[in-house]
Amino acid sequence: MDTPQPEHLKSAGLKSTLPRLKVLDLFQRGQERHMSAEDVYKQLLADGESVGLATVYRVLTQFAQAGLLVRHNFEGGKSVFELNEGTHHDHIVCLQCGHVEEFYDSAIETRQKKVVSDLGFAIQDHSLHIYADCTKTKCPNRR
Amino acid sequence: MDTPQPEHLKSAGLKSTLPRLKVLDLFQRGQERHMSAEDVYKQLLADGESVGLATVYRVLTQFAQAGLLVRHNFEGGKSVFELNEGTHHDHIVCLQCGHVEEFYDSAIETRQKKVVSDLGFAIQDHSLHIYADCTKTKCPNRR
DNA sequence: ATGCAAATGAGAACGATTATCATTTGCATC
DNA sequence: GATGCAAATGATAATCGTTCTCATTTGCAT
Ligand SMILES: [Mn+2]
Ligand SMILES: [Mn+2]
Ligand SMILES: [Zn+2]
Ligand SMILES: [Zn+2]
Repeated sequence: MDTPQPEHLKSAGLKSTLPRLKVLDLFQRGQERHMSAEDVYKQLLADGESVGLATVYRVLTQFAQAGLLVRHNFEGGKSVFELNEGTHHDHIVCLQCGHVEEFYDSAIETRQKKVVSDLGFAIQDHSLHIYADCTKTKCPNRR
Repeated sequence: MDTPQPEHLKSAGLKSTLPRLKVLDLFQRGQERHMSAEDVYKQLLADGESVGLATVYRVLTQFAQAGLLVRHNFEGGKSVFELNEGTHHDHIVCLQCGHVEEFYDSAIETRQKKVVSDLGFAIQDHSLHIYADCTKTKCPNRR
């Protein structure tokens, strides 16, 4: 573990425990940006930093509630988490390789608010997931 | 059951069986537009048209693959299906009452394509789910 | 160092969905 | 209309992601 930052936990009203520090550190190291509970569990194991799976689930949920992480539900039935850096963005998921690309487009965001308020709703949240095939070299499975 | 239409099944390469006709008819009657497997199962039971739950799951998946239905994964962990009427639309889900409202906005659609192709992806599909609170009278739980 | 509420971890339980497999059905052929 | 057979069904078991339970451990204030 590199640089544990208990301040983040304390300020979120969560007491600074070893499992929480390990999970937070894993996201802060940033090797993988979007991770499922299983991803986190296995990565910690691989790093020799074992934490119970139930605890991983609990901690991820707490972190999401505390605003340290953001939870996403892509296709595939498992929740995926990422560090919350304060700025909203949406996601493109490559159907070939699973790679996740982030983007933000203010025209889309603005338009969403308008459309929804015109329909008489007060928007709380939204998820925009685009499923696509990479055409750039970044995709290992590209044609 | 009102007016079974085996043609739809045949043209989809699915043979016309009683359970399939019952499920298709339920969607075509249109009482509820967006239904989960459990919704379908229970509604058929209530109509005195019992079909095994496993069959409901199988048939819904087959219909979605055949393009008769569209599958959505809203928050809540269960798949929801609706009749495929050929025209794409997105969804607003009321956080208070669960009511689902549909909308289509060509500005959003166009912008999505542009953003994604600029990033070097070939867009295949997308899901835009907006979570909101009703402010109109249509919401039974409204403030 | 002590005490204790809060957190952890192993495993059971759960809800949604899929797989298994013996029985039934649609439907083509006679 | 009867026959045959591959395909479909339905009861149930199994699977998967996630949450719950509860005995044990830990952070931290005293
Ligand atoms: Mn992201
Ligand atoms: Mn719809
Ligand atoms: Zn790719
Ligand atoms: Zn509502």
